[in-house]
Amino acid sequence: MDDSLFRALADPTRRKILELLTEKDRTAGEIAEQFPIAFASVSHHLGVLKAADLVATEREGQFIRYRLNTTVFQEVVRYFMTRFGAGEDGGKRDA
Amino acid sequence: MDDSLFRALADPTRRKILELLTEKDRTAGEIAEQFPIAFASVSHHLGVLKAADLVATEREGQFIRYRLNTTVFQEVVRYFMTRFGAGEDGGKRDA
DNA sequence: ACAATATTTAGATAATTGTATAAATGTCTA
DNA sequence: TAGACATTTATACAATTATCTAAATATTGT
Repeated sequence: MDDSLFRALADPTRRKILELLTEKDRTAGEIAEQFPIAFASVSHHLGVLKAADLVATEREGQFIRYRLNTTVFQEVVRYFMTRFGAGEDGGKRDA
Repeated sequence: MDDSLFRALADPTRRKILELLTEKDRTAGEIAEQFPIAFASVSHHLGVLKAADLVATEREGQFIRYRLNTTVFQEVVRYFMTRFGAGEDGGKRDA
């Protein structure tokens, strides 16, 4: 489990970005306009998320589209379940 | 999902502490001697973990015994599963 | 009450990180 | 090729954090 992954998740802006991307893929600009900070700052956060492999990018003309890399989230869940036994038994499904 | 939780998990020393505590409950001193840093520094990390409610403590005479708060790990797993759909379907059980 | 042990808290410092502005890069269209 | 737009990179700075040493607090046994 890479250190960069947890560091990436430690910032609330970055977690918010990830949540935005669960709704749909978005360009860097679409993401940036959701936050009160400078575009360059959001770009920096996107770089951190990408370095942690939490998101992937694809260029679309002038735009760069970001999407979640769901595989890594599965690894995070597995990390907690295997290391800490925190899973299905404990995590109630419908509560 | 509390911010302090993710910040607490972001440090590798703290994650190592948590993993030590999965084996068995340990006193602050037993934990501290596993690391090459000063006892006071480990104590600081323990404070961060406790503030995030990832561990709980109980005094035993001169000692203070730390144990995992497994409930919170279940919440972390649930966070990822609900927010990011990263769970059972994707996380292979036997691979 | 005192000394010894276990742990935390206080205060200082160095490293890391989030944010800003300005410059650079990449793409499109005229 | 020039100009406009989208995004990133460079650089600087302020805030946060990890670590240290020293002092403080808590408990036990003499």
